Amino acid sequence: MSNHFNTKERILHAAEGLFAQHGFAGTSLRQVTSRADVNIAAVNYHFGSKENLVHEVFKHRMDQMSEKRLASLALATEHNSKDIEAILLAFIQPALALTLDRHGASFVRVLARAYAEKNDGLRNFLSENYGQVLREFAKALAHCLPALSKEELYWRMDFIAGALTYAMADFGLIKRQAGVSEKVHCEKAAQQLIKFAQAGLKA
Amino acid sequence: MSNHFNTKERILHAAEGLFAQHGFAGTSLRQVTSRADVNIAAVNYHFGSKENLVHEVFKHRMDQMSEKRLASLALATEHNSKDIEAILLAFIQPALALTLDRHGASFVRVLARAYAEKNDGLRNFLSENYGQVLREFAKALAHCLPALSKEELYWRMDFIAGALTYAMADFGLIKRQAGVSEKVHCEKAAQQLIKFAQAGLKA
DNA sequence: ATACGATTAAAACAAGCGTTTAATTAACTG
DNA sequence: CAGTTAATTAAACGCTTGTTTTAATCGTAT
Repeated sequence: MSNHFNTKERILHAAEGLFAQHGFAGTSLRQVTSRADVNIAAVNYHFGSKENLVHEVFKHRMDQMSEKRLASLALATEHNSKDIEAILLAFIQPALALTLDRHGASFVRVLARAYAEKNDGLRNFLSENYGQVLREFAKALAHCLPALSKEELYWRMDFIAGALTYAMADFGLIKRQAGVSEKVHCEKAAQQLIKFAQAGLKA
Repeated sequence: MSNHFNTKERILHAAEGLFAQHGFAGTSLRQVTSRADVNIAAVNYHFGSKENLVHEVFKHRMDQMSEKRLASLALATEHNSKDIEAILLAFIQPALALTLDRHGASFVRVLARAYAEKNDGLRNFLSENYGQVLREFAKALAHCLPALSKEELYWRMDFIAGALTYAMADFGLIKRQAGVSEKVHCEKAAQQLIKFAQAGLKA
């Protein structure tokens, strides 16, 4: 039984927030253990190294998100396998939903950061575990858009992934209004992105 | 007259490459000065601090790109102010063109990384100095799409910026084929993105 | 040539880094 | 209860960090 208040979990939780805020290299283990209120040696005891800690932070959330995506995809294609909107929602919703979770919101930026870390083993780690999920979605979308070449579909999925990452991390011109709750903002983002992506895919 | 082989330029050049490869926090000044083949103290002499060096690296390329973008935009709207494709090209081309330059290609990843670094100092620096460029494009696009609300337009521009960043940094499923030159790959990316973005904007 | 400001150089600074050690406590097991 | 393993702690390890200091060097104008 997992105890949310044991040392290992507290380290993971603190690391997630700090990695999102200051990056991997920019976050020291002393910052992590200080926030987690554990001894500095606990990181190397439980995770072996800082690099391993980074991997664990990823696995924790990525597995969660990938599961949700695949489950939603299966559900979406069960009755009507040609509903683009439903497929896009299955892809987008689990990602954006993370922004609603106080801890997930941190992870979103950790994720965006991971894409920017081009050379590390981190990227291979990601594409190995995460690539299959993307390929499942590619298959589903290809079924909806038989006229689209595989190459074009891949380009457009990359564009959608980029737009999603950007939107999740609150990078651009759009800023959440003061009077709008985070939940509403997230729903609006999903709705806007689906509309945009659907049109782009059909182009 | 600027000498491309003086100390300051060599530091900027080396820093650009290393920041792209290892991030800002992940790059040490000693790595930079070693690659630039200058003394470690030269950084603080010429730039004052590491943070200032980061800013200078940005200014160097961003000014270049912003100028090109605005010039292309002016040209695009001169004769036909409602040509969405031309406006998108004016926005996308100067960014993707960077990937053709050996040094610019580094900057592309520096830029992507900057978005991922939630670092507020850097983000404010960026939005203060280059927000105006985005607003110019928003104005031009709004003129083409009078039915689109300002909010929707901003959302979609964010999506396009995200897709562009993603495409530039080679993040996603699409990998440049072995037989395809970088120039051709870049042109294909621009063409694909314009088609996708245009449809999305008109949705 | 001499003097002067701008630049470079070598060396050291304190502070922080990831990691390790060794000792101590906590939690099970027979 | 004794014995053993797991977990936590404080302290220190060697090393790297950004920055500063002090001295040497360069280029130029008097």
